[in-house]
Amino acid sequence: MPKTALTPQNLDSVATRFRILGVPLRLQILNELANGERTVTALVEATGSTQPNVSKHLSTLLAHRLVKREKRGNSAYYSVSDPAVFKLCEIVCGNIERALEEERAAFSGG
Amino acid sequence: MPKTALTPQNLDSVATRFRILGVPLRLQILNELANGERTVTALVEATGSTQPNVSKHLSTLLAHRLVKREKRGNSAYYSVSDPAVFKLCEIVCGNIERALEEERAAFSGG
DNA sequence: CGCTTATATAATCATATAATCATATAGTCA
DNA sequence: TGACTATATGATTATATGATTATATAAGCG
Repeated sequence: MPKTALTPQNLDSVATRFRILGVPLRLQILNELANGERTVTALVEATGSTQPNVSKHLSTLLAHRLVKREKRGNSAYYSVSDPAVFKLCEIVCGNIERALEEERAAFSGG
Repeated sequence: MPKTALTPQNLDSVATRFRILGVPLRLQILNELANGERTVTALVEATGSTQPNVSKHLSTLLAHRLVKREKRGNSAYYSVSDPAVFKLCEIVCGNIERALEEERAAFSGG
């Protein structure tokens, strides 16, 4: 199966998805969900944000199918729908590390 | 070597980097640079945007070390500094494909 | 030195969106 | 049913930032 790459056609969708991930609180939510499903309340506590704000970001994540939602009893349980997002974060972290190293080298070395 | 993952400490940097990638024109520029170094003028033509706009986005990309810049003669040659970004785009494309497939399945099947 | 070309940058404007606040909906349990 | 808990959502505000315009800087070339 060929890997799907960036094309003029999918530029917007790809950019949109990156933008979804470009909000610290949303990453924080995803990072928390990495440990398993969580209720909104649990995420509010974990992130230190407000309930409406967390709910809103969950809606966004849900709309783009980055998370799944399951209602049980009184609570809504959210979980990551595609674990590949964490691979993304790993790569970005690697990117940043290399960029910082370059910067350091440029500062020290010339 | 352990992969660097998302942590409470690096959340902001990671989010910032995602946001940098969340702009279609910037992705378009990177996509063009995937074929090798390009001058600003070449990127202006390839993207159909204006010169100041392309220059500004290149500045942003440069500031975050997503691209390198080399001045030769009258022109500035830009190139991708860390090819791992394309891996990111591939993964995101895969994400989107799966999300769309889910959506389709949800529509048809349940 | 002007003239042209290539690139960068400052100022402004327009827009998207994150946070907040208030409120609505929905489920549980007495 | 009424009270409580959990979650969602609409309206508003504040802010960040992308696009545009005009202009500045810099390099080549006659």
